[in-house]
Amino acid sequence: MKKITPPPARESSIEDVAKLAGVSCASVSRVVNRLGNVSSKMEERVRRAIEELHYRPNSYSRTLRSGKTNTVAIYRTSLAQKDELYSETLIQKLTSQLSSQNYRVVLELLRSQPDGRHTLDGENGPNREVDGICVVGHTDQADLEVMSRWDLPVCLLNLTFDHPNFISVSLADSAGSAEAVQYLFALGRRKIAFVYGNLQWPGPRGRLEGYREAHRKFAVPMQPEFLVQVDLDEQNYTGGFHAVEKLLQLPDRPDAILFVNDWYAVGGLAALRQHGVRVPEEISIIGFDDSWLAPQVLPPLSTISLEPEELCSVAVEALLKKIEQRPLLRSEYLIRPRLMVRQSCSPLHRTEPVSRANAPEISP
Amino acid sequence: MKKITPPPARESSIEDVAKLAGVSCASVSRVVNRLGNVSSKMEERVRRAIEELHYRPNSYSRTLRSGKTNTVAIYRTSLAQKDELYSETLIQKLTSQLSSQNYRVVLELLRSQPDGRHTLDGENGPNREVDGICVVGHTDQADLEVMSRWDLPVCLLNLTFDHPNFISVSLADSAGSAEAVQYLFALGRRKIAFVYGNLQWPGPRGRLEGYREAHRKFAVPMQPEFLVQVDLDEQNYTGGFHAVEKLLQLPDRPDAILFVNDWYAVGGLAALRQHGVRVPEEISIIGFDDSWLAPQVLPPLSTISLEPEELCSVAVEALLKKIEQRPLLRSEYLIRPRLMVRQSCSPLHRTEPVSRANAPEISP
DNA sequence: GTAAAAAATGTAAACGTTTTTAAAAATATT
DNA sequence: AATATTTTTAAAAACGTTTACATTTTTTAC
Repeated sequence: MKKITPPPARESSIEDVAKLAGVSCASVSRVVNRLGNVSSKMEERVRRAIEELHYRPNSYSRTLRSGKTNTVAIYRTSLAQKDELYSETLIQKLTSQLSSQNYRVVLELLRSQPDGRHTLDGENGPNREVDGICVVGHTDQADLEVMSRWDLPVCLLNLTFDHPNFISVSLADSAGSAEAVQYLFALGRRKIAFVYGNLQWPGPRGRLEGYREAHRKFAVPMQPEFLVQVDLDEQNYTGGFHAVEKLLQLPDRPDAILFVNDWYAVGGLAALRQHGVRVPEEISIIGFDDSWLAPQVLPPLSTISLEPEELCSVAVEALLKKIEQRPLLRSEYLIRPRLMVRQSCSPLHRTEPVSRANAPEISP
Repeated sequence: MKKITPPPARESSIEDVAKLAGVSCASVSRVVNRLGNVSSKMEERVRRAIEELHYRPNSYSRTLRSGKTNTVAIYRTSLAQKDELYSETLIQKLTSQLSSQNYRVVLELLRSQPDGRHTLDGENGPNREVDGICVVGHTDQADLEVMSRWDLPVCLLNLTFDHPNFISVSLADSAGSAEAVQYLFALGRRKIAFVYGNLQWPGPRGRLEGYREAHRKFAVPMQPEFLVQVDLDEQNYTGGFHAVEKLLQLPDRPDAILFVNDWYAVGGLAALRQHGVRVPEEISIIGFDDSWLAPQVLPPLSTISLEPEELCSVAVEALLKKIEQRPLLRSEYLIRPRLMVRQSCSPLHRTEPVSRANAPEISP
């Protein structure tokens, strides 16, 4: 007796569906892709067959035939401490948004060089493999130039590059610090220090600029000794710590400190407490980034959110418009950061109860 | 005069190469895929043609024909604070390893539920789209069950699931804490506390177990009051802080504390300093995770590394073996964590100079 | 009712590979 | 030198779609 081996489990194809429904492949395709010109009778039959066979179109043959990959590559630099979790958050949000729009996400790493730079090796680009690209994290201009030769829509996050294929979505850093300063002004504080580090990237430069803008706008004089740059050889935490110690040695102490990132702020907070300064009463502080650090400390740190969700949704929308050749209004978008008010700021002069039951604080 | 429009820029295909080299497509394919049985003359001509046309095979048609996608999906849960950067690091290392082995990486998110769980919606699996799957981060058993029905090789990181398609690579958490405790014993310390939080996941449970093992092995009696669970409603930092305060109230204080993660350790460190305890001299501390927090604090925190690099290289190797049906020795792998010695531990009784120039420390 | 227009459906070619099969060329065996 | 064997090459069929085109059916217009 001949042994009957079951046919190999094969995914069902459009042809199977067509046969079962008693129509042609073309019609099934029309139903699946909603191309119109289908009678309701036909549609009904096809849908039933699809249901029954659990049919799902093979994306590879689709791409092969149509040239559309429905895939976006995210190029990222390797984990760098300064970026902390921000890039990760962006990648996650981008992925989530893209997949909800039926795009696949492939992850590509930029090879990091010994000198800290990242490079793309020449022509190993994503051939015909993706419809577009997102770039997250600090990236060399040279890399962007390579990408510009790939002839693909590219969306840069917090970067700019002038090329017709490129769009960019960036955070308006200066608006963030301006808002923070204005908030401190509103609390009655006028002696506001700014602690910053590396000004190599546009982000920090913008943050410093916003600090200045707000002072000009409200005609509050700036004191040069309130601008403190941390020692770049130090770790973030320690750097913030020592920067604040410098401020505390001034004969005329500030009554608020804006930090260029949350790490510095947390380090600075430690210094304040160690020196018996009450936060937020004596000196209020504001961080930048709204990192996970911010709500962890005591008092919970008011800080400026980088609005990753909005940044990503604007980026994805713009990129997909570009990919699908739908009309696109601009090639550069700016996202306004948002001040997250927690408990590290308070009005000046209004004295508050100092003790907080069992809270880890240095008693003065 | 007729205007000649240039032909649309088309990537060169295998046929173009074949034509230019004056051979058949099949031969080109044999050269490209190193299938052997090619004369050196032919190989030479084909390679030259490939070079000249910048030919690169179209991966979509390849997949369509051969069924091999050369793609691995990484399934991850959405950013959860507890995991901190660990998952991100894993994803990055996996990506880097996979792409160096010529595999593409697509990123998939597990939809998170209001109740904190993550779920896969039924049958929306990766059809014929990938060759295998990596799963990173806490994941519901229900999700793993769904995956097990997809009939694909799956590699779990720090998770287990009993199914022939699945392999798992996990960290031997208990070995890590055992090593830490042994190290503290070697420094002459015998009164070692353990601060832990949620024991819901196997990781923390293993860490506690290792603590116990080491005590048993070296016949050092454990004091129940040295086991402190943090208040799970508190933030990590604060939780660690208060847990240590509890320890400091004991009539017989510990001389070392092992924390179940770096966050608790950093919070605990703050408590120690606030109460004037010298670290590491009076009380040495060790964290867990080797997060970016660890080297930031003062003194830099000795902690236990989760060895993400090794975990990922083992995972990728095993998964690819399974995908390519090469012989695979085991279906479960254990990675030994490694103690990162920094400066938060010291021998007992040997008094050291207390002051450290300008270091942010609370003077007793 | 018929002609024309519009809508619905079917046919078949293409997308770029890999792979099976067959044929041709090179080499080894008598 | 003829044959058997092996190696190398070519031809052509698939993989599962989309889509241009042809055909049929239905609707509309007179």
